[in-house]
Amino acid sequence: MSGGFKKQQAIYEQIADTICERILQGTLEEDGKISSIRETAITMEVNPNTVQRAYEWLQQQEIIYTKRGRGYFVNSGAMEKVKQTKKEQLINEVLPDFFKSLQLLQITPEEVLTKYQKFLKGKTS
Amino acid sequence: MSGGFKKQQAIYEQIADTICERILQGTLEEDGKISSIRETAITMEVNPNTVQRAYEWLQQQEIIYTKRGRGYFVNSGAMEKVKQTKKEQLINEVLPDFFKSLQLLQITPEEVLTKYQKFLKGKTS
Amino acid sequence: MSGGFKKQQAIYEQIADTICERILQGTLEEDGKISSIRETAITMEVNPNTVQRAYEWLQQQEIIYTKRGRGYFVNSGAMEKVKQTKKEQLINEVLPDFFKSLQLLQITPEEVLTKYQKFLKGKTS
Amino acid sequence: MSGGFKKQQAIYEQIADTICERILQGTLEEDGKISSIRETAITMEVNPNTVQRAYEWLQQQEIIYTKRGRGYFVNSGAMEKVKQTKKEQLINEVLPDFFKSLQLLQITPEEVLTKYQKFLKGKTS
DNA sequence: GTGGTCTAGACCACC
DNA sequence: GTGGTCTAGACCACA
Repeated sequence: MSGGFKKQQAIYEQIADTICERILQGTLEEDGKISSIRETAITMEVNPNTVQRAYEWLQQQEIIYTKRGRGYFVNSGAMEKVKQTKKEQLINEVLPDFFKSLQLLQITPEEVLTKYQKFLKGKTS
Repeated sequence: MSGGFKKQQAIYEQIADTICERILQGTLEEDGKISSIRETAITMEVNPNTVQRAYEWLQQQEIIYTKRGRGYFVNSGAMEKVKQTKKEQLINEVLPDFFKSLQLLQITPEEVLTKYQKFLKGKTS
Repeated sequence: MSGGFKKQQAIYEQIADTICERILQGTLEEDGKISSIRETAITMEVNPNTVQRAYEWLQQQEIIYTKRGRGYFVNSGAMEKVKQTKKEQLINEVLPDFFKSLQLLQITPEEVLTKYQKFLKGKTS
Repeated sequence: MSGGFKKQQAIYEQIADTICERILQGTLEEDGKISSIRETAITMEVNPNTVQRAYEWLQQQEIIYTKRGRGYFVNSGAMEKVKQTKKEQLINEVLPDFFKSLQLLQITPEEVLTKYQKFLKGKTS
């Protein structure tokens, strides 16, 4: 039983995503230290092993690096790297679905553009 | 343990969504019969009760209706109803996230528009 | 076998009705908590799922609302809502049968009125 | 499990009720023959034993009588008898509930009277 | 503790 | 065959 349904995104991926977002936002600066595995585990109410896995993954992606005994740090160039990765992901995975929806729901790009300009104003004001 | 992370969408909601998509695509015509609870349960490898719940929800939304002993049928006007609902959902829930990403990744609307035109051509050709 | 006879009202509907009556009587106050699914299941000697279904139905009717992990609560305006619904039901379903009986049994409205005034006195005294 | 909920009225009682209604309506005349147990069983899609039980009960109430080998017949005075019985039942069982509802729903007797006059007109026209 | 969801399997009424 | 209801018991997320 329980057929071909969308599974929940793995928790370690969600943690990695959170880190990436903070790098993009500038909350985490390049070469800056990120919170320890133990800290993050407590803050996010998650098992330290899960955080460990997230950090490992980020390290493999060359987004962060580790100094033994000192902790994890944001790689120089991480922001650009993340931006590229996320951009590709958005273009290859998100956009097609998004476009498909626009088409099915008969929403014009103009309509969306208007919304976007309103969105930008809302953020500025 | 396991903090404030995204929950998996309920299976019965995913089933309901599938039906809605098929209505939008025209795969399910108005006043046409949709597959029985038991059939769907088997093809989707899910418990009949779960399908029942999905159909019940769709019925409450006035998207489908039931004839006892005969089955479930697509309501007339269902397509318009679904289109409206999904449109609102996209505008209120999907777009803000999408716009936030565009901003973070510094992608211009023009870039997206170009992709969309390519997408449309790809479908046409 | 067993022809076109009256079906038993579904248990979950009877539970919902009980809740509605208590709201009308003022036993359940607006914004007040109602007994939990499990509690009700035990006191009414019914499966929790059946109570769940009753509560879900009441929620869809906007008579009660839920706070996750805290319980179900009576909606503000529930009493008025219930009163309206029950009034319509009485007028459309109960009255015609009642009138038909009066006619068949040749009971005059005056006779009933007298009984009603006695009934009111009985309650007052 | 399954607590103190209203049970379905016994089928034999529903059959007896049907007979009574027909007597009241004049469909079944006094001293007239009523359809045989076997006939009724087929028409009502019910087991003959159930019909037998209904007829027995009506006989005990002195509403019908039996002539061996000929069938069941409506008793003279049956209409008056039924009328009395039903009247008492309506006054003792139905009216109190009905009055309770009127009170809870704050419906005035005048309102009901108006409805009744409309009901009578609807039947006459 | 709460509600929310799911599974497994049962019985009923309708067609 | 269909849908409609109910039971029994399980697991999850939230507080």
